[in-house]
Amino acid sequence: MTPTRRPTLADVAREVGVSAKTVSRVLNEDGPSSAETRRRVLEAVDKLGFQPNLMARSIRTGGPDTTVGLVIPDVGNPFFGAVAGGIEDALHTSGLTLLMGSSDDDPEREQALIDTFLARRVSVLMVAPAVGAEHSRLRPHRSAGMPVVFLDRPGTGLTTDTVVSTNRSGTREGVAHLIAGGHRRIGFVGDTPARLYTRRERLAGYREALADAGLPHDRALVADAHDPGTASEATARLLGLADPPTALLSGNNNMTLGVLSQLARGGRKDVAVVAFDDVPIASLLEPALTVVAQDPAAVGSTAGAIALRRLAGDRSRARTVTVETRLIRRGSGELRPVASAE
Amino acid sequence: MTPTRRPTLADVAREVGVSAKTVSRVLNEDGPSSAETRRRVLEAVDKLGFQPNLMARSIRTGGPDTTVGLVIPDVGNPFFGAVAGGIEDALHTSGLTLLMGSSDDDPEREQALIDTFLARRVSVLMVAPAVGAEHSRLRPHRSAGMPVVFLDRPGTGLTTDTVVSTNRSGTREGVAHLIAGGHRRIGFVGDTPARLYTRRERLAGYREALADAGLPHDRALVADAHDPGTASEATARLLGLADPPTALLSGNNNMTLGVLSQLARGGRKDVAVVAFDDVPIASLLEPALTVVAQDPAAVGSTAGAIALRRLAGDRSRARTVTVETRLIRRGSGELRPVASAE
DNA sequence: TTGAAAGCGCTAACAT
DNA sequence: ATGTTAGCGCTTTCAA
Repeated sequence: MTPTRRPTLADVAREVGVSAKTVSRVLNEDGPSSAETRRRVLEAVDKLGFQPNLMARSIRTGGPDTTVGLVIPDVGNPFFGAVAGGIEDALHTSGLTLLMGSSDDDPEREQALIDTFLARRVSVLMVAPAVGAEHSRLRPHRSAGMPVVFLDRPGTGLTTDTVVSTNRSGTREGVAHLIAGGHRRIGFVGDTPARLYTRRERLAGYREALADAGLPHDRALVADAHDPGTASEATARLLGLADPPTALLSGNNNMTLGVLSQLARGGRKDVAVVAFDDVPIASLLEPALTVVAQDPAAVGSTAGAIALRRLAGDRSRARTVTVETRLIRRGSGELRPVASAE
Repeated sequence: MTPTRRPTLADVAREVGVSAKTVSRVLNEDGPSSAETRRRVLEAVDKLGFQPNLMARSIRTGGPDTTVGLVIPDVGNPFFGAVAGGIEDALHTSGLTLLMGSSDDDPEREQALIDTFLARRVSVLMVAPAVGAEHSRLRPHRSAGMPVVFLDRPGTGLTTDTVVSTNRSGTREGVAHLIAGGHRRIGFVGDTPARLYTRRERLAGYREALADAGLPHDRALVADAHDPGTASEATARLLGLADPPTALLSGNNNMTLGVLSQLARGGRKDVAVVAFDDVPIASLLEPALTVVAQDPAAVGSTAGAIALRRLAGDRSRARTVTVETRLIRRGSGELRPVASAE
């Protein structure tokens, strides 16, 4: 069975015995058309299984596509899933469709995806940048009227609207919470280098909290990891120090997984934990997990709203919007430090 | 500042002083071109920030796009994120780009997304169908050579390649595990109607396991829910029965969240649980959660491989591939039933 | 090695 | 209410 050619406007027109333009009119509810014609056209469309070629239309109208392109580093991460959901909510009434692709945090794949979207003339481009990516190539497109929004992390080489969480102050609050509980040696398990920006900000918040309390900053208490496994190792290392931390701040949900696994393995219910980023069953853990929760849906909907304003003609200068994090006290952050060498 | 028009092939050609065709040749490495010409063309491309309009190209070449369209019910669900990751892995070397959109399990949004993809002439369409969706409209496109693959759930009105988990036998194994532990009254908390197919299959597996063991099927032990909140309520209701279950089978990860919350709230560590679908920190719960794990990455990569074979010309008849689930015993399923009315 | 003309499927602009 | 012509940005075909 040889593949059948897909029907075109002309095919439908021929079937009905009218001109292509008439079919076009019916389908787009453009000019007037008699009820009879409309009926017959729609019938033929149905019969032939005609799907208008939107690419041909776009080319002719010159206007942008009705899609919004989103590039995220990792589809598997629920954080970005929730961000995408927020964007869709914001776009819902506008008739725009969100299309997304995953860069796997690789600058080249990110660039390829961006090119794919640009080549398809998306009406908006949203990017959660991969580490090391460069975005100055987007400048002409932005000038051509395509809104560009960075999410979760700022872009590089392009000044445009950006939506990020309050990484710094959120972490600061989380660490302050631990300090208020009497902890003086607090470990930081952050990711690297995969998410340089968020890590940097969160680490800065950690340091600020220590400084606020007049506590020394001991670099030995700052550990790097890039997935749950290495986060586990890092945790083990921290707890094995001569003067170990009595509390830990984990830098994101993957780190949290590793940190908690290691604590469970060691039966260390005495170590307080505050996690950056909420996890679904945090409240079911024992002790329940205290978190600095981000609001990914709000990040997404904020970005969506900004994009719609830009499309509506807003030409004001680029802004960076921060979405508030929220400390949720569930228990793991309230553990008191156990007797330590005084 | 008025938006600047995006540069076209002709603009580049004018800039260099050659014909459009020459630029096209250089960019597509089509015919021959002198090194000098190539250099100057690439320079101009860079200078003008030219991005070829892929829609115009597609229109002329008539061939399909280099993208694969994926429609999933819920971006926020890590299961589908992992499926998407698996697809990307399979596609990685083929030069195809995965674009996805979320239907929110709404047949209309699903249809709109499918239309969006069809109108853009994706080379492959993959769909995890929303409940109540109908897919016979895809038939002509499949005939026109576009592979269509259903994921996680079969489609309706179209016979085509389908990749699903072993929902039935997996659940059967999970329930058998509980029965082997001595449980005779086992509750089932399933979702409805959002995912009719998977629910039906899993419920069937539950019944089969009961029948295998010669246990009666008590409809009072089967509860419906559609999110964690209602799953909690359903759990409370089951446990409040005169002759309550001593073990529960939760039908998917959202149900699991509700079931476990309710058990935690009631301090019911005596109720055994087996969950369909793994959750990230299952091993950190107390008791650690026994699950029937799906392999979403394998679902995705299998679908990707099938699609590539179809694109390569495989015209064999449509197949349904099942991806094995795996019972992971972590503890919650090994709890022995406590003294019950004998 | 390069160019000119035609045409992909569709719609804007102007008929009729 | 409907049709004709031209042209969007690109590539195919055929010449040069």
